[in-house]
Amino acid sequence: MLKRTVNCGELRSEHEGQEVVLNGWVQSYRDHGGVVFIDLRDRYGLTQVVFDPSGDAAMHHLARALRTEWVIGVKGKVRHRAEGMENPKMVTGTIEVEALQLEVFNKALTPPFEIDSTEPVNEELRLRYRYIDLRCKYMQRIMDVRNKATNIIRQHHQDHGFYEIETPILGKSTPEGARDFLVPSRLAAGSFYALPQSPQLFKQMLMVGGMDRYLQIVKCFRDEDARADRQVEFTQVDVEMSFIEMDDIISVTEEGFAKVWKGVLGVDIPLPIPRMSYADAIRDYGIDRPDMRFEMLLKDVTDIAGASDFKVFTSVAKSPNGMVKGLCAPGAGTYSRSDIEKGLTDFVGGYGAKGLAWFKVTKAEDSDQAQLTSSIAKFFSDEQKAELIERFGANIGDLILMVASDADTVNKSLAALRCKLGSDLGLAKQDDWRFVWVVDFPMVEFNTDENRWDSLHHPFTAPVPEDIPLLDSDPGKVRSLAYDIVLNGNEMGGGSVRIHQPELQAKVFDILGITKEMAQERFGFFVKALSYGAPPHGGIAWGLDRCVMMLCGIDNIRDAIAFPKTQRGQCLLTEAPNVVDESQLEELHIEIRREGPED
RNA sequence: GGGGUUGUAGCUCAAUUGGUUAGAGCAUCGGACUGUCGAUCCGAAGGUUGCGGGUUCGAGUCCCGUCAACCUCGCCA
Repeated sequence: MLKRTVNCGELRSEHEGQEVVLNGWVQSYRDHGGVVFIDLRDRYGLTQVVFDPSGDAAMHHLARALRTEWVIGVKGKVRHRAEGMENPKMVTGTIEVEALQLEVFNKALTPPFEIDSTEPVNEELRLRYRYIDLRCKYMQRIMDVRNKATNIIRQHHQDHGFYEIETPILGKSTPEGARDFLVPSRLAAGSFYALPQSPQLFKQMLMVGGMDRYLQIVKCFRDEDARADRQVEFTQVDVEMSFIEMDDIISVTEEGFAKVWKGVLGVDIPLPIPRMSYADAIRDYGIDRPDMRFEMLLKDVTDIAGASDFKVFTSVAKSPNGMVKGLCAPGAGTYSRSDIEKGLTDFVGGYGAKGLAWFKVTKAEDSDQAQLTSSIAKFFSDEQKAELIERFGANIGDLILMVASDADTVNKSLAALRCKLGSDLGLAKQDDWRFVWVVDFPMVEFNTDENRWDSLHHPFTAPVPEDIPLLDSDPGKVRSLAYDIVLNGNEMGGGSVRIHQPELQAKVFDILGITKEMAQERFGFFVKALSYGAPPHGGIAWGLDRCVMMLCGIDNIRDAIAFPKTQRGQCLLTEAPNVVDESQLEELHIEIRREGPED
């Protein structure tokens, strides 16, 4: 085999005269009848190889037969390109390799799509031929970023004394949280393993086991519907530390993020990363993952709206959980009525908002004062309108948008609207990195459907110590020692200080409606572990795939993963999941029930 | 489970109100060409319009169903 001595991206003028061997794929060939040019590609770059007709006749004949994506080895001599022949678009464009020997390692079928095509290629096709897609610069860059990021993360945690420890993939199913992927057991008929939604309990037990500091870059599985930023199978940077308080985890983590941003993008992230309470985030942004790149804060105007003559507002303001809130979109006063109705009202409608009230902030005819123009302006007194302008800090040319509904719908729809406007109005810049920690989460929230309290984070999250007395009287008021790290409106990770005393853990289970029997059956092993000397501990998990998305400026999680699944959890490359042999099912004690038309 | 977008040549797209033989660029194949680098020039081949029904004299186009991919609500402790 003509084994490479250099890669396709490294030759420069200073290598002139050297005899080298290159290996790679034929990116393109240009046959001039006499001289033949080949651009040879590998992960490192492109190098032009020249086959001169004055050379070996058999080799020249073979060179003319080369086609794109054939895999070859070439021995040749590096030479400086003649004046005017350099290609400034190529890193190796000042040189070329004059071929002396050619070996075809493998021919290739015509690829189903062009490598590095200038036109976007259908994603379904890319996934079906992922091994070809991965040859493209686009994917190679993402894999490079992903590799760099994981290396930095590993090194960072090594430097802080973390052990990298693996936890089981075949685990125990717990009905809380997301739907589990189940794996049938052959040896225990009728029993199933579950794939981990995260290694949560194992990492806590590693702390009980005295491992002190744990890191794992690990696959997690959640059988829920995918999204642009969500895969059923994803990678978490999983971290746990002993004998720490919240600030210790936060500081190790933010230092890690800063190192990644510095190492991959060369960007300095100022530390410490600012913190915001959950309550403030909901109040100002309507969501627990605020995009801090622009202002356009939400303002509660229930009081003003309730005092108006606009029935929609007054009835909502009077209802128990009713809220009228809005935002002021700078410069959006140019939006037409149909821009608003088709572009914005329909948009918030998707989040349950029944309507979207709007005011254009215009210049009064008789003065330089701002005034409000709207079909509903007549329901507001001049004082009320002035109050609205003041509350929103509105300027002439702005557009005020308001939603009236229950608090949850108002916040959800306005949060989404705010992000949409931030992007539509060009306020959210891609290379602006605004990290924020969201802290002081409520420990539990009331689930009206099930009529019980649910964990906001998970049942092992410790309450804020001074809120512990409220556990019995007013669980909804109890804050937890949980924290999410948010970047530009994306949740990049989250964690908490854990409960390390079995009594407190039992109490929290009780509040969550998990009976002693249920707790014993599901988490007995874990509560037992807490009873054998569990250190104070806590941790965090980062979403590595999202981290890569942000670093690469892509908005699709599939591109951040070498072999991703579709929205329906299919692998288009291998065609998993697939029907298996009857004999395999038999060994697993499984019988497939054919679903009837009613199912 | 709900809402939406898309599906036409290998790829990216076009095709007027339902109307002749479904076109173009790129790729492919053949030929020409000794300096190109998105090579160029000449020529050729390439179609179950996702699939199945229906309406119609006539369907890529309209209707019904279905499949897939994507976006999204719910869901994701």
